Order: sequence, then C-alpha cells, then structure tokens
Amino acid sequence: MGKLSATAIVERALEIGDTEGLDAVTIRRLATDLGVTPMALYWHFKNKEQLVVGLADHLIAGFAPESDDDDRPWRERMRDLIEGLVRLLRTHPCAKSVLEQVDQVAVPSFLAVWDLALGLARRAGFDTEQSCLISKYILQSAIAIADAPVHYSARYTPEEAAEIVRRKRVTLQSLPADRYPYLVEMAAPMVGGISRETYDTFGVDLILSGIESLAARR
Amino acid sequence: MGKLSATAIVERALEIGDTEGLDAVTIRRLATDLGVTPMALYWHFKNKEQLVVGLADHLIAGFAPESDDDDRPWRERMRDLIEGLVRLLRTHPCAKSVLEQVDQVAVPSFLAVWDLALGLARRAGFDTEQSCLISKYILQSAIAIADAPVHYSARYTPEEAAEIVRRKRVTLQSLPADRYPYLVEMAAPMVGGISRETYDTFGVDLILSGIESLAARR
DNA sequence: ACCTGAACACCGTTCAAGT
DNA sequence: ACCTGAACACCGTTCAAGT
Repeated sequence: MGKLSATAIVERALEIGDTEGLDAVTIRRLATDLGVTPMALYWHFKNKEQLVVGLADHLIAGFAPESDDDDRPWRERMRDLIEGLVRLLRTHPCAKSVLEQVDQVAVPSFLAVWDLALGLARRAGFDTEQSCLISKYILQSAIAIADAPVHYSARYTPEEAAEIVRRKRVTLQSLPADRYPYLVEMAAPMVGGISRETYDTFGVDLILSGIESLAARR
Repeated sequence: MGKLSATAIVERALEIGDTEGLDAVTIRRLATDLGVTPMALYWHFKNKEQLVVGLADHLIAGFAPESDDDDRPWRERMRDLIEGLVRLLRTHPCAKSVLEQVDQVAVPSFLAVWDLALGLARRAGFDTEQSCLISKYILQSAIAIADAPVHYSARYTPEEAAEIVRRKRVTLQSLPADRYPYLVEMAAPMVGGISRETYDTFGVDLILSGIESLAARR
C-alpha cells in the first residue's frame, strides 16, 4: 500500500490549511486524518518547520516561473510573475500564512522565484541593492493585492460567508463616524466587496507602475 | 504597589517579542517574568488574542498619525505615513509578526491609520474600491521595505549578528550558480548588506511613485 | 525503510476559590 | 477588584522498540 508519503502529507495539510486556517494544521491532527500515529510524520519530515517548507515548495512549484529562454521585455515577464503570485494567493487561502511563516531561503522553488525577480530587476536597470529590495517588494505587494477577503468560499457555505461579511461590515459601520469617517463610509468595499477587476488589473498596475517609473529615471 | 497592569504586561511582551521573537511571548512566560501566576493575566486580557491586540495598539499609538488640521498635499502626508510605518517596523522587530497576526479591525489605533490612508487616497482621486486596496497596499509594502534583516542587533551581540549574517550569506553563495545565478551573485546585499538610504528613500519612493503615477491618470 | 508506544516539556484556558 | 490552585485538553518532539 504505502499510504503515507511526503506529498500525501503535504496535500492533506494544504486541504486543512485552506479550509480551516494554517493554525489547524498540526502534526497530531494530520496524523489522525491520515490514519496514522503522529510520530509517523517524523519519518517524512524532520520537524514541523520542514513540513511548512514542504507546503511552501508545493505551492510555489505549482506556478513554475517560465524558463530562461523567454525573450520578452522585463515588464511583461514581471507582470506575469506578479499575476502568478496573486493567483496563487487567491487559489490557496493559506498561502499567505505559509509564505509569512516559512524560512524562505529553505524553499527551493521560492529561491527560483526570487532569482527570476532579481534578474528582471537587474534587466530593468536597477543596481544590486535596489534589485534585492524590489524582489522582496514584489512578493509583499502581491500579498497586499491578493489579501482581499474573498477566501471564505473554501471554508464556509455561500450563506455563511455572506453572513460573516455582513457582520464585519456592520462592525465597521457602527464605529464612531467622527473618528473614522472614511472607514464608516467605505465599510462595504473594505470588507470584501471589491470587484475582481479592481484588484487584479488595478492592483498589478499599482505595483508595476511604481517599478517602471523608477526604472525610467536611471 | 499594583505591580501588574495592562501596560506593564504589554511592555514586557514587547521586550520579549523584540528580542526573542513573538513566538516566545507566551502567557506562562510572561507570568513568570512578571512574578505572577499565568491566570493573573486573564484579568487584564480576555485571552491571548486580546493581548496581541494590545501589543498592536501600543505599537501603532506610538507613532500617532497627525491630526486632521493638516493642510499639506496628500503626497507629503502619505509619505509621512509610510515613513512612520517603516520606522515603526524598524524600531520594533516583532511589529511585523504582530501586525500579521492581529485582527486589525479590533485595534483602534490601527483603524485610525487605515482611515487616514483611505482619506488620502480619496483626496488623490481614487474611487472607493481603489482606495481600499491602496490602504492595504501601504501597510504591506511598508513591511516589504522595512523587512531588510537588520534586526539582529536587539537579539544578539554585534559579533553574533555578524556571524549569523555571514552564515546566511555563505548558504546563498553555495547554491548552484547555474540555477540561481542572481541570488549567488547578490548574496551579500540580499542577506542584510543594504544601505539605509536604499531602503529608506528608494523604498518609500517605490511605493509612492506607483500611487502617484496611477493618480495622475484619472 | 517505515511505523508505533510511552513519555516529556511545553501550550492556552476554565472554573472555583481565596483576599 | 485582583490574584491563586488545580485541572483539562491540547501542542511538538525524543527515544527506544517493533516489523
């Protein structure tokens, strides 16, 4: 049989993480779900930190940055990269937590993304320090764009999700309007009512145009 | 005497968080540090989640966004906001984790920052949805800028910090240069050798110029 | 090679009780 | 109002042992 394997563990962990949050992904929970003893997991992963590395690697490997023989201009390739990150973060609700918690240097596929971003930034004309900063900036701002709260779908039924959004909106709307005038006014979009177009195209434009306008200055 | 108080707990928690990481901030650890029983903390905070809310509120209240009677153009005010966030994240190594973990809607001073950002975005000419996205984007990209690994100083002696940076650099440099050419080449700045000027001025410019160039389009 | 059993040192939290 | 004691249900992890 060989029921247990590293990928089986990772896949179940992502299921739990996406539906119940990364905090619910625990060695013991994983073990009972897989019909096995908690200690069985320690043969496949040295410890929990390495499990999270496995999760991150699995997630990022899914949207593999295209190969080296890509002759398109850096703007297009960088847009692809950012859009890929945003899509990843949208598809997997727990990707944000995973990428925040993991030691990124330990994740091979993450290093590949990093390297790609560095190369593109260099090609755009930035120096080494600036390129380093830009490559971190790309991931972090992709998180900002993808972080719109549309993730309830995996975790709840549509009715439950609507109820949660409603409650959050009411919370914001019942704040003192003299102290937080804009929050009260914009409670609805703030809490999840943003259109796909706004955060997919406007959001990516926001990131890219900053990079482009600084690239033009050198 | 009244040794124990909410602010005393928060201050000790921030000391631990900044020097040993937020994971080290535990109810029980906090209690022994403060010479008290773990359960004593539950009188001051309903649970650990509320403690983290307290941490976030304390952190953000420290750099209070200026009052309403500020007639300067939105660019300047937004630059101040971003610089303040970056400074906060630099001063407190654990601020990043705190802001990532906390339920931001529950933090009063965070709502004030959010409201300010929303107002400035509206003034820049963005619509409601775009303004919501921008206000999230500002915090997240500030994290990207501030996240350069200069934080070891609080946790280690200068010699230890140098040793850690050296080891990380060696790790990057010993990667296969054919797969990660740029990472290997830029290992040194990537791991902490970025100059203050690059991430303080270039980084803030990066964020602002994206917003400005999109604002100009409408 | 792959998994189990028992045990250890840690968590957050509740609930009744003290002053 | 403010804190303690004892207990509960969870963690991750080690170590020796099984097949």
